[in-house]
Amino acid sequence: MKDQHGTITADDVAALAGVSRWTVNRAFRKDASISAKSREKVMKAAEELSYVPDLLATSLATDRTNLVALLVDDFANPHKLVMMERLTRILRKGGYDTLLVNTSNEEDTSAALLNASQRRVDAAVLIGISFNDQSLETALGAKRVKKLIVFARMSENDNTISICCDDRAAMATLTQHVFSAGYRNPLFIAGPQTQSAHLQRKETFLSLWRHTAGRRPEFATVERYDPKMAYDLVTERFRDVPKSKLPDVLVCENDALAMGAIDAIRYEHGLRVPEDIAVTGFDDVPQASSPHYKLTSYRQPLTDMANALVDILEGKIRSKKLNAFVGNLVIRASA
Amino acid sequence: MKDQHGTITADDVAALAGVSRWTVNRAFRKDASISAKSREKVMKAAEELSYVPDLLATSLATDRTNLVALLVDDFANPHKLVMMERLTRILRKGGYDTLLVNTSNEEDTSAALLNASQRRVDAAVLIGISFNDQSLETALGAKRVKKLIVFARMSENDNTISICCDDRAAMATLTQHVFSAGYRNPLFIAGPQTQSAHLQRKETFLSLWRHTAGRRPEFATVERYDPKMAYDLVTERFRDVPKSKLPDVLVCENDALAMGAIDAIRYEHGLRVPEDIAVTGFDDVPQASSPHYKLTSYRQPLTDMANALVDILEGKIRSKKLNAFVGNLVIRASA
DNA sequence: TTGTACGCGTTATCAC
DNA sequence: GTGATAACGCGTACAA
Repeated sequence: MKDQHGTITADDVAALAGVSRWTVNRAFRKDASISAKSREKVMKAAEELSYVPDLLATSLATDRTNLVALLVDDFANPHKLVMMERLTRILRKGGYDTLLVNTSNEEDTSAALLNASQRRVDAAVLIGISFNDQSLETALGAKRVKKLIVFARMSENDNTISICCDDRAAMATLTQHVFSAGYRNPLFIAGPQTQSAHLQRKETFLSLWRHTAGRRPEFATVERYDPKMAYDLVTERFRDVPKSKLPDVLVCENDALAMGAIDAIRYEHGLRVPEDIAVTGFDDVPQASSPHYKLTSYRQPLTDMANALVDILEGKIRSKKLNAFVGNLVIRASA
Repeated sequence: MKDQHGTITADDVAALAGVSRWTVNRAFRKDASISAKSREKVMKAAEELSYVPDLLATSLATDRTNLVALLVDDFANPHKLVMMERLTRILRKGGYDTLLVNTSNEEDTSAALLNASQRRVDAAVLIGISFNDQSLETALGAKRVKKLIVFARMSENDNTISICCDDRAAMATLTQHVFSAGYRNPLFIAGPQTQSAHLQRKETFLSLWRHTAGRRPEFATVERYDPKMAYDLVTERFRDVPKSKLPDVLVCENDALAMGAIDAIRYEHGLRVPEDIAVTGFDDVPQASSPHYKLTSYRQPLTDMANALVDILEGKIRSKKLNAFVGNLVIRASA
């Protein structure tokens, strides 16, 4: 009659199997030293009672939750969906569950973060950009977040591990493609550039292009990685600009921006992509392959990156290679 | 020196504040009876040690986790992103954290579900379709998932609470609009129709249209709510069909399908939307408003629905109104 | 208002 | 290989 909450515990199984609670426990650990006979008895009893070990109690006793907080601040970018799918799937394969923390509302961010940390997550993974460093300090300050990982983005915070692809290599490939295709007057469209966890694509492209074409290209930035922002930017910036003065290619920091840019080129300015203005993106989101966008983009090796994340969680840190993942350019009709 | 793991516990705070552990505890509960002076002392000490109550231990002691599992099986639909954002935000406001469970991989589904249940989630919320009923039984079978909630979809499983909008009312509005706009030869494009948790849009539309126009329209189904599926369907189905035999409007079960359909109409068949074939969707995803799609769609009151979810979790069940949420038709250029 | 047993379900560690 | 003690950090119930 131990189960006051209707919960079946190891004690119940032990009683039914005629062994001690600790033997029941051993039966559920693959490495434990236990006789095959005992294990069988236990498993049979467990099956009968449909017992499963309680992860809450386990976590409390081991100080390991197998829980990872995923911090997402930007739900306007379809790539987030892709990353979330990949990460949850691979984390699960590695034995981890995922706590989804929505940090898009500044107001709730620290509360959400704190809450996650109070659950003793084994790590917090950042999939976004606009984290004020203060929030991070809060999370780390409580010493409850054991690891802070920035995913798909560089971080300059020393308390942070970042897993991302080599922006330099990626942009080199992209630049090479754009230049080879004959474009000579690019405009780079970037997202916010003020965070300590950021992308290096803009700086890299500017410098690479200068090296290649001998001229430093222009760039423009928007406040968020939202297609609508890019749409408005392109709409405004190209208004009343004579066609000869327009860039011949828009190199966008990611697909979200690229898609907004394409729509503006077509629907606001009545121009063609790529004939009048070409466009490139980054991430290769599912929509990029639609016949409407046919977006030339760069695909990050998300699976490898997610696996690296699991390795980090397991403590098999191959430290230095983590910022050097290499993806591949997906060439479509947009550039 | 209690903190073997480097963790600060209530005992530490108690020692510093010169009170008992239980007084520390009370200071953190807003309803507790404690003197203002004691509370102040405690809070000061807590601040100094940067102590926060451990939710793991709390959950274990109270049998309440304030944790909700969000089961998602379909990451190809951008509406999932919208729902996830809304739900996580509002759940957090209600004091709940969200466990994101990816059930898109059949193989891992039961494992993920089991794992979530082992964490004693207060509820599991389904945001998807292809849950085999067996998985659900597994989750409920362990008696660890206290509540099983189907969100934005009807459920015929009695052990389930479903929160969704009134498909009948919604489709009535939509039907009315389509008919009024002069369309007379619709084709309904639906997703999979075999699950016990499903949408009633197809049946409703067919019957409503029959009532209105006197003829039962045709319909077609695809295996998943993936734009690509709709794209292929429309591509194949309309191939070599004389223009006069084509439907004049495609009523799609959701925006994901509608967007795929629009692309196929334009890029495979070279037809115009809405002049040659009009299209309607459902969900009003962000992309629906892009100048490319200008999709006429129906927006569900997600915020209200999410709030209802919180109410259910809190036990304030207003039981019967839960399937009768009413949204609004967003009329754009596509139909 | 404040302090004391005892329990939540598990695991680490040591004895047998 | 198996059983027992202590501990994980907190909440409930009751006594002071």
